[in-house]
Amino acid sequence: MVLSRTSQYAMQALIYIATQTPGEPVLNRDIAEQLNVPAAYLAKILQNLCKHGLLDSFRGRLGGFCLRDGMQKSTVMQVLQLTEGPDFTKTCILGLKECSDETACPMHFKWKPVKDKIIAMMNHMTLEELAKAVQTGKYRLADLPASVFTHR
Amino acid sequence: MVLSRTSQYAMQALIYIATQTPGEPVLNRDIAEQLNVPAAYLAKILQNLCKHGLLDSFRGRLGGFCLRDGMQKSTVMQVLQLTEGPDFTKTCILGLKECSDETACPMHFKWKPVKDKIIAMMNHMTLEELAKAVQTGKYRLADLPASVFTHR
DNA sequence: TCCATACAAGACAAAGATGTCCTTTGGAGT
DNA sequence: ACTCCAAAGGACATCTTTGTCTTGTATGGA
Repeated sequence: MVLSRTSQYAMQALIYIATQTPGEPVLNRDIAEQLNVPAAYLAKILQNLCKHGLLDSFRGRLGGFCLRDGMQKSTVMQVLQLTEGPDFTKTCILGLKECSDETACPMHFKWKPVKDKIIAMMNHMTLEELAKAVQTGKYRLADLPASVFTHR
Repeated sequence: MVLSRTSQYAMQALIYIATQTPGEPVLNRDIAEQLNVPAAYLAKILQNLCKHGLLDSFRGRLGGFCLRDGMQKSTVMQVLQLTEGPDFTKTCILGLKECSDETACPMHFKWKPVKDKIIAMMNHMTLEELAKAVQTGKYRLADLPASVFTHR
């Protein structure tokens, strides 16, 4: 039902980067602070996204991370295949190693159309779209700071 | 996308028990063997299902586990709320603590209808139904034994 | 009463995910 | 060249999940 923290952080970070000026590197430190996420851990995740070609990284002054050219069009599915593994949509809901239309678990045919809806949604949503949604100000990428509640 | 092993084992075991003669206790050992699942671990899971009233357990000779009266009508949702936690359908896909129609993450309104489909499916499927599906012989509850492949 | 049996329960072990720390490497400006 | 700075990368710590083992407790039958 839920994604791993790693996937959640990756999605949040990518959307955040996509909201920033293209071509201007964004600091890991700034992303971590904005998203309220552990910086060192996030760094590993971004590193991995670089290796897979979604991001470019630059060291030293003026360093940071940018979306690689064209990657604003990346879909949620493409991101999650990197963070959750390429077959994350293909696993049986009951955990069977072999579960297909030919040899199925008892939930297979009820689960399949639902799964297809999930896949369709993930294939449809792009980083660009999600970033635009955030830029309208109607949607949040991170939790509200605790100060909102302690404020008096 | 995927359930915890604990949930998978719980579902498999419950469906298996539901395929057996009602009122006749089923041995943990037999369930574990049929499902090819670690027996000691499965025992803890069944114990937990007992505590939550889904199963009855009996010790000693003629002991084992039975579905408690009426629990053949339990839904997948009811089971998973025990094994995954009561709010497992309510968490934000991006991991935000607060994410509702009023204050949403950028995926919220695309994810929600899909999530509702998942919930509807889980609310609709019962152990009884799933057990009947298995009893037709068209569906499998566990992986095929390795011997199928090594056989010559 | 005694024994075999099967679940209950707690301690412990292994593995994976998550998170932290520190050193190294490379790039930009002086 | 030198100095900062930020990512790269490895070691390590912590937590959760999954899995194992051992002992206790209840039950039914000889």
